[in-house]
Amino acid sequence: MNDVCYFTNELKFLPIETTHTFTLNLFKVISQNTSPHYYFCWMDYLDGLNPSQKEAVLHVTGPSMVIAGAGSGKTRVLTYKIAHLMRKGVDPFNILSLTFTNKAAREMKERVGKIVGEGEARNIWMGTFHSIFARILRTEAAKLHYPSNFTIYDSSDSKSLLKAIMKDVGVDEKTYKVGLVLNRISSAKNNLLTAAAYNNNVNIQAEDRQMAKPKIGEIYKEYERRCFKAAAMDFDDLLFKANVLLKDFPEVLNKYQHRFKYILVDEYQDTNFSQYVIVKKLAALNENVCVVGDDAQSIYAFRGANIQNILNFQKDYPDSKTFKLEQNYRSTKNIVNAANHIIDYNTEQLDKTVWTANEEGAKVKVSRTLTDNEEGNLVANDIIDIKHNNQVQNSAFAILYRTNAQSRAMEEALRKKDVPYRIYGGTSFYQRKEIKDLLAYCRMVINPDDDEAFKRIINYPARGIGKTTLDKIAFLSNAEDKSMWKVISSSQLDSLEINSGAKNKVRHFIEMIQNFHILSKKKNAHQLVEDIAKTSTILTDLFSDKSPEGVARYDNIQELLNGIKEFVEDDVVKAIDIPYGEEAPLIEEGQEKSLAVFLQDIALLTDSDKDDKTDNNKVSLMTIHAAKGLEFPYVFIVGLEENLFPSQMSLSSRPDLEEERRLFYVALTRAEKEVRLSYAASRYRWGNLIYCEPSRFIEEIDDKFLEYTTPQEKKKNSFDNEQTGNFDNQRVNYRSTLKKGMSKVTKKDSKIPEPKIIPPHKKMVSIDASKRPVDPTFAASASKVEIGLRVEHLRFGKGEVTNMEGVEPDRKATIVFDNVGEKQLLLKFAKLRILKI
DNA sequence: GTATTATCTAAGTCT
DNA sequence: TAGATAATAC
Repeated sequence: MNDVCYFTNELKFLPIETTHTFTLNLFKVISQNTSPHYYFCWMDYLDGLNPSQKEAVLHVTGPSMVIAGAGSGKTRVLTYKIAHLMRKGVDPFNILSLTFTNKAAREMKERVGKIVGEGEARNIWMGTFHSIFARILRTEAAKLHYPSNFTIYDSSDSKSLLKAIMKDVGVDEKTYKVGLVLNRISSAKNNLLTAAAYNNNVNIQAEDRQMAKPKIGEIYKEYERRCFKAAAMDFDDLLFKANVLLKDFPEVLNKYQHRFKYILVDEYQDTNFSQYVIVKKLAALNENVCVVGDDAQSIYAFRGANIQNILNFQKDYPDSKTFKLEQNYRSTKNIVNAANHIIDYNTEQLDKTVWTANEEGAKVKVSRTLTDNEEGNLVANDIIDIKHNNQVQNSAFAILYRTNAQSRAMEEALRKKDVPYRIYGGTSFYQRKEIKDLLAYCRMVINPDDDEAFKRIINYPARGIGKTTLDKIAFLSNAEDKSMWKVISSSQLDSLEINSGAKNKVRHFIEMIQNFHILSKKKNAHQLVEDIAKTSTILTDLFSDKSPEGVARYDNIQELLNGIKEFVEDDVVKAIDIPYGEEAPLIEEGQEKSLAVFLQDIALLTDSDKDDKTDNNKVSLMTIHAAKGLEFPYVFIVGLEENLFPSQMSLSSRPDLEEERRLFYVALTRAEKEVRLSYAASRYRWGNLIYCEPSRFIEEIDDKFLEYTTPQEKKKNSFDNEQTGNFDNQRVNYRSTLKKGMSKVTKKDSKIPEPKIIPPHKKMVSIDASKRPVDPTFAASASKVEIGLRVEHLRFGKGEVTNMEGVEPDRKATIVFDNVGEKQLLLKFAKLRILKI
């Protein structure tokens, strides 16, 4: 039995029924020669694992690390490990499992539930670092002098606050870019540096002075203060303050050390220092900690993730066991090998060999198009073709890109061809202005000290409280170190030097918010928010706007209301499903569906956490970052151009470039059956047309894994050796930090060429859009196409025009192509070249 | 104090 | 191109 049941793509099973140690499974066996057949069998729940997976699962006591190659069944190991712990008698309350998204947590909980029983699985603490520690912080808030209903500022709140501070401090917004300042503060927090520590740190101060931004420390200090007075924490605070809690309050540390006897961390390669310290502290008592990760998939260095955490792990726990999962169950041989080949260009990596027993599979197709829009058409057509030829669903496809801005061209093409799709990430629903406005009212009801929410709604919809009044309130608020709400709702309002008209308007506003607050005790979240939308006149305001944007905004508000209604009515779906009970005293009986809980849930919702319950059969569009941990039969990686992927900003340092390459590795390894790469020769960026060169990553894949579907651009020697070797002195040498038992670092093979760095003078040229050049070959004007002419189409090849119908601009040509037969093409879209007869 | 228009600048990835 | 901000008129 054991020999047969290792999982391959050909062998799928469904658990039917579970007893204490055995599971009845339904197997579907697919082989090439016979038709699929089914059989039942009882098996021990561990029989579904291969030897190395099993070894990792069976290791129960003491620290362990699992280095898991892409598609090697990492989630499976985590799931079975948790199930195994529970089978061994561990109380689910004592298990803490930290995942990368809440959705991953939910799914894993479900799977554990299938093995050990749902009721039991419910009690596991499972979620993202941010959501788990937000929950713990709410419980322990008083110790940090925060109320338990504190607000979580998202990055736009943080930026708006920083802008206000920078104005007050008197620094120029052009030199001090908000994004940069926020990044500095963020990375300080992720390295557990308070504003005071930041200002006392000689190196940091020197760095800031060198950047000609010596006042960042001062801004940080003020930012810290204003967040506190608004009873708000930003994303990084959730981890930072969790650290403060565990450091300054031994009794709290003790409590959670006893609570979390077993700790599991997924995607360990993407944890930052702050997260690393949290895990280390919590695990210090029992040392039953299991981390799972893959250094080759580390793609979050930009937000402080530190690959050193994996190495530190072995230093901290010299007795820890390391397990390696190297068999890939997801992808074809061709994909696995192509990905391995790419990642070999990186100098920084742990030694492991990912392999697969799966079939050889198709080659990776590479296509070039003239423009970004055409790239969209190409992908859309390919999807239609593959769907047709292989009888697969829309959900089998993913289009992955480096930047969110690239989604536009893809969307347009898919829409034009009626292919249903869903975009993950991007400007998410909750970031839209109208949604943020309405939610700001909600935030004020839950936490009136929330200054960012206050600023947003004090005069929206317009109620005659202008800049002058607001400035005076803000001034007093800062001078007295009180929230703006505290300033106006106290007797201090009388002493404010504003005219009586404005004062009355402010009083009216206070009354309105207070009324909402009273209502919040009586009504459920949906009724309350509906009332807020009406009373605040947001609803009528948007309704009267009949422009397409206005209508869309109104619809969005309705959608939000529907969402809240669903939240209230649905008793199953909860974004953060960790045990309530004594840990969450703020949620009183009957309050599980309150507005407060809704706000808590959405603040930390990842885009992929939101399930589209109505229709899941859609093509997925997302950034590669968002695709982490996911898999799809067919993956399109688009925009493979220098300066886009790899990103222009990564070109000046080797570690950054290597992170881009890991990102490409992640993209490739999402695919089960087929990967298609594409790049455009030109694309619009900032409203300008720019010319692009194919990404170095395409060249880095050996030709034996590739198939070019369009004529390959002639090989350029442009970025030859001139700049290679630049980074050699920056190379991070892991070997010195390695302990025995650790995997060896691959010595870079001398045969493998150095990554080629594009010289600065090869930067993209942008030209005026009005001077956009017309491609000489494929831009025949539609009017010249006539019946009887021989034409050439980029994708379909050569053919003869047999019929014309319709009037401009919807003129259609029927063309019989030599290879693909008859097609009807809209001339305004089809780029045809007329062939000389 | 508010609404409209002109000008600027930005988009790298995410909790 | 589009959203955010500054300048202008009302």
